[in-house]
Amino acid sequence: MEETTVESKNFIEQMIDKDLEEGHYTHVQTRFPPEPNGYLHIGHAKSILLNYGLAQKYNGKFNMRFDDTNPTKEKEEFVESIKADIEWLGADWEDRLFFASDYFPQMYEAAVKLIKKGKAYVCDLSADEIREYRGTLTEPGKNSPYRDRSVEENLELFENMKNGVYADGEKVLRAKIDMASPNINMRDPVIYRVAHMSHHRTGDTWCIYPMYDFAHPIEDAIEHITHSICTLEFEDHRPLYDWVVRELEYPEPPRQIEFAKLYLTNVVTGKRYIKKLVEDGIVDGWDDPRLVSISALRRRGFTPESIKMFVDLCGVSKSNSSVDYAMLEYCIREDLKMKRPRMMAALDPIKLVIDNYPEGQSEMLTVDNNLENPELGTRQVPFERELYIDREDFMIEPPKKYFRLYPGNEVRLMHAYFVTCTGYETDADGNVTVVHCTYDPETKSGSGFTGRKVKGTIHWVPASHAIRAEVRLFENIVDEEKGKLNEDGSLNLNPNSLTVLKNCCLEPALADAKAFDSFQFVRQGFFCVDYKDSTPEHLVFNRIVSLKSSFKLPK
RNA sequence: UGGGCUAUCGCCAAGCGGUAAGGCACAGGACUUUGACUCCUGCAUUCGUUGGUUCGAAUCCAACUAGCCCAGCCA
Repeated sequence: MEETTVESKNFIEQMIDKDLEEGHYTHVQTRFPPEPNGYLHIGHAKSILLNYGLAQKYNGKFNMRFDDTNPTKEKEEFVESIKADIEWLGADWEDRLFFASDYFPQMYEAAVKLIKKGKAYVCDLSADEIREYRGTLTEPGKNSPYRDRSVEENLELFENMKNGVYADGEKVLRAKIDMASPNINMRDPVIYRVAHMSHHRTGDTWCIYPMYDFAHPIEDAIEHITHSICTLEFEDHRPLYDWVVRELEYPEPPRQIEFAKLYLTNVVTGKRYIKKLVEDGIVDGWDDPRLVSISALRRRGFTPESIKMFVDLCGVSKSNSSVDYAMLEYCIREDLKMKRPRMMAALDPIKLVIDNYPEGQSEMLTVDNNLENPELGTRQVPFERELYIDREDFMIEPPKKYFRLYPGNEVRLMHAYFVTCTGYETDADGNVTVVHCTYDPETKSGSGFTGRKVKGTIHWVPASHAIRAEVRLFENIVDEEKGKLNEDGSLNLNPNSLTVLKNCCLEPALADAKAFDSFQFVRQGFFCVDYKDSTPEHLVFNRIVSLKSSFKLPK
């Protein structure tokens, strides 16, 4: 019997199916609506790929929209970085790039419409007074004394607001709903405020700006969005969202659906905290590889495919959860393992001398770039008498089950020959400086030699051709405590978040590495050439993720 | 007696009245020119708790309990 895997649909897809079946909508249109007030992080990737994926799955459309209704926080710089990150992720908005600010005229008209319907009024209460009148979580609010102004008066006042007659905070436009509602969002929410401030796109055209709760449903309706997907904290706003589209009488009004944000263990995702790390100079920018912003992940060497895989694996639900960081690492390992060359490197080099290999002799070995994927071709690696191997591949006194080099033991030099350790040299402090061995010419890789087997295979780099590079090992900037704050509001920083290894010895082929190129260093993990710091003379590799290792040295 | 939402393995997560999918992690084993990969094997008699309905409940009902969100002229 063939196993048929029935892919289960997430709850949003189930809702869409139902909407389609019941004829609420005849098409599907989603959107990603960030406010351009910071950089995108892994959490946003979930929203982007979810919205984009849904549009694809249902043969619908995906819109890109900047929700730029509050000029005090927004900047063009963020617009550009957000666009770049989304493009990199592969979410294609085609020709549908929108700005909420482009809808300011429609929003103004919508407000006028509400006023005419007697559903909105201009309120003179100060911000503090509005708060007092709003009541509390357990007590109802009370009506504003300005609640019953006539339509004509409201119309005039609102026009004055638009025309700059009033100072910031002097007047607001409020929806007339219910001051006694148990849902605080329905207690006559402010829908327009006065702000004499230049907007990054509309300049000084406007001095009144719509609030999110009013603007968002309108933006969605204008773009014919069917499913407006947002995060859980907006659940309480849904009644207001529905109120707006109903009162404005949009045909086929959009529907808001909420899902749980993606949290990662061991990681800070809060914009505020990342911002603080950046501003305090603890990290070197929004794309510091110790962060999980999209740009940081890109610089670290994550691929769009790996992030897509990760988001898919996490699933979509309404329960607050924190995904294990190991899952992200699994995804990038999975994505890279078959498609990147596997190179040799000695991160902490120690010299290996093959005493029976003739001095001055060398040979060029043709080795597979990836033993499991022949499509990646081969490369040449010179083999010679003196090599570098990794310090941890040699031990004077090996613990049990150590398969690598130690006096008397034979191992395979990957892609080359078997060598047997014959001795070693140390410096005055007892540190090993040189390891000696002999090789067996019969055992050349690919020669078909089957005379005997070895338990260990180690990697190596030809000493006279090795290129030197800097390798950085990154951990997350935040410690065990899951990105939680200390009582004093500070973050638990990880003291091991960055380890810099200078003078690592790499294969000569790596000299041609370019920014963003990624490789697997045999048994050391996956690395990416740092696009910021690398120059032809000075290669810098960031570790993407290390391999799983089932042999840990005893302490 | 404010409102809304959520509770299924260490972490995600299917399940939608018929007797607990899957992935990550972890642990064994096989294989191995990477202690990787791959391949086997193991990993919830139980679904926050307690009752109830039913031949039968993670799924329905009730009451509890815990966690998250809401009192911006932020989004």
